[in-house]
Amino acid sequence: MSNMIQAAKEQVSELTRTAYEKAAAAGTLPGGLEIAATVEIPKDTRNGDYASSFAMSAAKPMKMAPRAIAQAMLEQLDLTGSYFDKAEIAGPGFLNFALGGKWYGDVLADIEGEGDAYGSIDEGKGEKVMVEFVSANPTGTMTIGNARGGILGDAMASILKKAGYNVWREFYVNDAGNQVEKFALSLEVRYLQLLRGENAAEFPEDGYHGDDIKELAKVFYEKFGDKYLDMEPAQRREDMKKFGLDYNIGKMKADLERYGIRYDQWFLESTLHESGDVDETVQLLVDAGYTYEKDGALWLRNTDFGADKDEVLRRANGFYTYYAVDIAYHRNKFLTRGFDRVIDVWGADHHGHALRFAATMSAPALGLQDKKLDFLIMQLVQLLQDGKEVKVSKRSGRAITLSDLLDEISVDAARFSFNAKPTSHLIFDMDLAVRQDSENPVYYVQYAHARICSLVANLAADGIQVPTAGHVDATLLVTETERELIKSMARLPEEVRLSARDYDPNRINRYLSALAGDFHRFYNACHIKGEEPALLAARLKLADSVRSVIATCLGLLGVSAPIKM
RNA sequence: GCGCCUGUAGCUCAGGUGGAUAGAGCAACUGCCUUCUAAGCAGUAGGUCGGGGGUUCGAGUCCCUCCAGGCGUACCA
Repeated sequence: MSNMIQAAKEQVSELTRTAYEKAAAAGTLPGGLEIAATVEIPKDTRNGDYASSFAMSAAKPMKMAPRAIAQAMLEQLDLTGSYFDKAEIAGPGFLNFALGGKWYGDVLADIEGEGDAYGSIDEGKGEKVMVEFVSANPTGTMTIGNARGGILGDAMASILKKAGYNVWREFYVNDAGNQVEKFALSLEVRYLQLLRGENAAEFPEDGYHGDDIKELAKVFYEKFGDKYLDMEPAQRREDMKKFGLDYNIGKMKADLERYGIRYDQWFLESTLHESGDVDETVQLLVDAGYTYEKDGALWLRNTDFGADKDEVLRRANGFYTYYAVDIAYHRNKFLTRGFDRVIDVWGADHHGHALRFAATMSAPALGLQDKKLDFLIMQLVQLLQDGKEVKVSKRSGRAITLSDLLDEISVDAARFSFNAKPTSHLIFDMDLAVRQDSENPVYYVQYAHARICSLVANLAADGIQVPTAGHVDATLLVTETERELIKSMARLPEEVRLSARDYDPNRINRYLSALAGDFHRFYNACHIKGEEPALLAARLKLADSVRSVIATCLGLLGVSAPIKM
């Protein structure tokens, strides 16, 4: 586990610090000052590979011109044995450092040594973290929004694991409560209508109108026939509920598996009711004096904890609200199962809930004040069809489902393009998706991988194998495209760290696109086959390292790395 | 009304702790396949960083304010 970028940065800090101390000792600079300088990577490589702002930060305390300070430091700078073979003063007083061959060789050796684990860091230190995502209602099929949540959550989980966290993927199944009763009722009516005609029973206004319920009723009928026609309604609904939930949950599992998404646990809400966790949690809130009764309902005084409104915990009809259950659920996550951190991936239509729930978390009696609950809020997916926006609604039954999406585009394309930055409004144009194939960025990345595989196979056919890093002279890799490529590969550990820190899995997409671009440029600029053996070996090693890094990153996103295209 | 998110090239977006001439991809235009995959490369064009103030050596980045869009503000989840 190493980070060659970090190593180089630290070396620049050390070199400048030492140079300053020497200059102070020599009397060319005022001594004894603590200078807070930054080391950065200049946008333009003409400004070196690394730049220190030391002289500029020191200008004020030293009461000297930045360039004069830089000059005094440069005179004392000793690059012997370092990663750098050149340093110079530029612009307003930057000290610019240029990397030498040793650093490039070390990066290649690093990638070889770590293999698939390359890019792994220990930022998480084994912290136990749960990523809860999708958690769609089992009352219907999953929408395109669930596709985004699934892809985003799964990629985030993989990245967190790469960053050193102990990751747990969870799907919360709302298999209890109000909406499940409505689901059972809707199913029952469809069943009766199926057997006795449309007018046999009136469909509830607030029921689930989608065709999927009709289909489900048909499936139920095919299995049980008219056996349930004259059954006692309460029992009938109960059995239908169980059947419908099992069926839909199985379908959700299958749909998500098509995307390569698997969970460690499908957590059933009903278990929280059965175990008494919900009763206990609500009682806890009552005992702590956080509640009051109004209009026959039990309310949580959430405004006391900074929320903009109070919440109903138990309805007048006796049912607990999702809110009460959610509190019990999070106590289960943190207190019963001992997660250090929980990340809930939610759509933007839940951000109000996220805010209010954060307030509830601070209520002392719950014992969750110091627990880390984070929300990964993603913007909603806008669906375009015939150039017009399609409003999706589960209730009305108008929705493009998650599995429909895969009928239009490949898993790879879906996983890459739906792993967009969470804060961006994702516009999905159905008409475009069909012909999106050749212009989708995922192919640009996969093509780089396939190209390298083909190249390696070609050379292998000529009896030339990819050399080990120890047999490669990296000082031969001196052109711009070769060095940029190595620098890009060296960035992965840092990209993983930032991606995990910011909960921004799309950072890996951007990284991959950039890396693939660096490779394609290298490939066009540099020949491999037919070059002098030493140069051929170095470039082949370079290309094969890129192949490995691309495959690793595509794996993080759940996208395949094809050998041939 | 109040709250959260967003606003950078025609489109989709990069631009960590403020740094050098604001960058990619797509679309447009011009070139490059008798040697490793042209799903590629090179180049051209495209910008009042939503508007206006402020902070300082320096602001796309920080602060204030206004404007526009999405979402929320249920005894739905």
